[in-house]
Amino acid sequence: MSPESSPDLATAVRTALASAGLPDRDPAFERPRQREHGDWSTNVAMTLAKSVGKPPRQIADEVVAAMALPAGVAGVEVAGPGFINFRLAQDAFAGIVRAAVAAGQAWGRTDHGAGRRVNVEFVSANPTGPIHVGHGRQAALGDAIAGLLEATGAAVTREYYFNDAGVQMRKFGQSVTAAMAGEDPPEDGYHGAYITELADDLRRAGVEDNLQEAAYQRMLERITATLERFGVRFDVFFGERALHRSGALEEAVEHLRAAGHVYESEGAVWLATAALGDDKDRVLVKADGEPTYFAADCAYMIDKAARGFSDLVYVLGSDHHGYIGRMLAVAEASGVGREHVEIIIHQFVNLFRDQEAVRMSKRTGEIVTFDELIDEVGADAARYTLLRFSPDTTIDFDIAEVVRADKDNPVYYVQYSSARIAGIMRTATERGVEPGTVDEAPLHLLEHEAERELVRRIGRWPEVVTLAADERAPHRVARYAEDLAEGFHKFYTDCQVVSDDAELTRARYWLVVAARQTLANALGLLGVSAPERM
RNA sequence: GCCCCCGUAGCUCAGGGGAUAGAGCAACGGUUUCCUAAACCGUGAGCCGCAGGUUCGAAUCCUGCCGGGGGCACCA
Repeated sequence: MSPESSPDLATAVRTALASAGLPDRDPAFERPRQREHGDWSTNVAMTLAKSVGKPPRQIADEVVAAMALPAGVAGVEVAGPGFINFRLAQDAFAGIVRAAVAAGQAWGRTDHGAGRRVNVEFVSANPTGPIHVGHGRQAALGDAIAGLLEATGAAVTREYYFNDAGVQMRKFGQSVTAAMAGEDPPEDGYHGAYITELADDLRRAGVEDNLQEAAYQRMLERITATLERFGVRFDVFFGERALHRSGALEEAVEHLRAAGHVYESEGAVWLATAALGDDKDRVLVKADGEPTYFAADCAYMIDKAARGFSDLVYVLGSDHHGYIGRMLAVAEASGVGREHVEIIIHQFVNLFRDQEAVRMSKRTGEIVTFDELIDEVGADAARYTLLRFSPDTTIDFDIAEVVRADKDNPVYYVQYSSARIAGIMRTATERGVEPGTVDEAPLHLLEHEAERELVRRIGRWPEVVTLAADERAPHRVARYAEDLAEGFHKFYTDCQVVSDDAELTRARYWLVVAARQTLANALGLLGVSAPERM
């Protein structure tokens, strides 16, 4: 990997391989962990050692001897078992600052996903109750993944699928109806305090007809409002009922039958998914003639593909991991294509308060809703905490810990760097600094180790975006933001930006602008604000 | 029984086949006439769950085992 803002090391190495009479090879580059090892490193010599029959260090020496240093590279050396390490020249550092400033909001964006039309479906909680922290994780994750895909040039639609037909909706309607009549909900109905709240709402609004419909609309509004407050907005809310009404379910079954994957057994209609990698076959239409939820899933996938999406991404909780096999089977059976369907599974969130587990149960009503959680910890802290861990990690979310708005919480560490930058900008304005343009700025004056390290970290941003997008791993953005903030705080401690030295002030001013832009872009992808003051 | 995720410092977690495995918190010590000390600097702390395998090289890939969490429907 070698980002556009870096010198063309790959070509230099390949040319050197050729003139040293060594076999051609596309060299892999990496960022050395240790700073002494330079800015970029390649292991080509080691990978060639066996086939060439020479020790890796000797090969590395030959490559280096035959190499013409590309522009922007100050030095190259052989180290360790045979690494070839490159050190960037000062003008490369200036180039990074200029690139970041010039690109602005687009800094870090690429076009390697251009032309793709991606549907990202997430949250998709049924509107029979308020969403909880698990949905919150999915909201944060799905939105961030969507944003990352957009950063690769893809056109993304954020979609929310919900069940507005069927048994659960009926039970929900009955529960609210009972509450309005002052009665207890049915035994197998919904019980939480929100049901009586909802009933009160509807009574105040004078709703009398079609209570079930009104209740679920109201619930969906509440969920939407919660997500909105969390900074997550959907392009499409898709109700299952539309599939029933349009006849899409029957069409889907016939479509799959025509493709030769449907059979009947024991009075039911089955989809032969086992032959396509699923654990077992699945029922589409029950013996009583009712289509299953799975049939709707099939119709829905076909509908999405028909809407012109090239890629269908599903973000689901780990309890849905069993869906992977059947959904990919549907993708293949329906002709959508399994390579166009991607299922991202995330682990659960356990809620604690001072190390004590908070029980979440819709039945008992002892549920901490996501709304309440945001009330307590704030949208930024909640979102950041839910995003800084890998989707594969179970999160133990301790409310008391996250709400503690002190140094304990990394979100403040990152946001504080934003506030400090804003402070510098205010000072620069007050003292009448005239920064000129970044192109004229004397960036060669940025020689302090803290300055160079900050530039290095800024320069890594495009790689981070690409990697995070390709791995669907927003936590890499969060971890990077912490790294960048650290680089900034060290710079801030060591280097006074606004000083009597007008030239140095200009150079540092633009470095800070580059840092601010990078930080803003990273926090923007995470949906976390970059405050001007704290 | 089968499937998925996890196991790395006292705690919570990063770690894209590479070089001396990192960060935050917690503990201890230091830094402010100067753009916000929600910061910075320093100290201690590790058979990367265990055992094999692949590789020039494994925390990372493969297999098995142990431990923790979750899932298996003609429910939605």
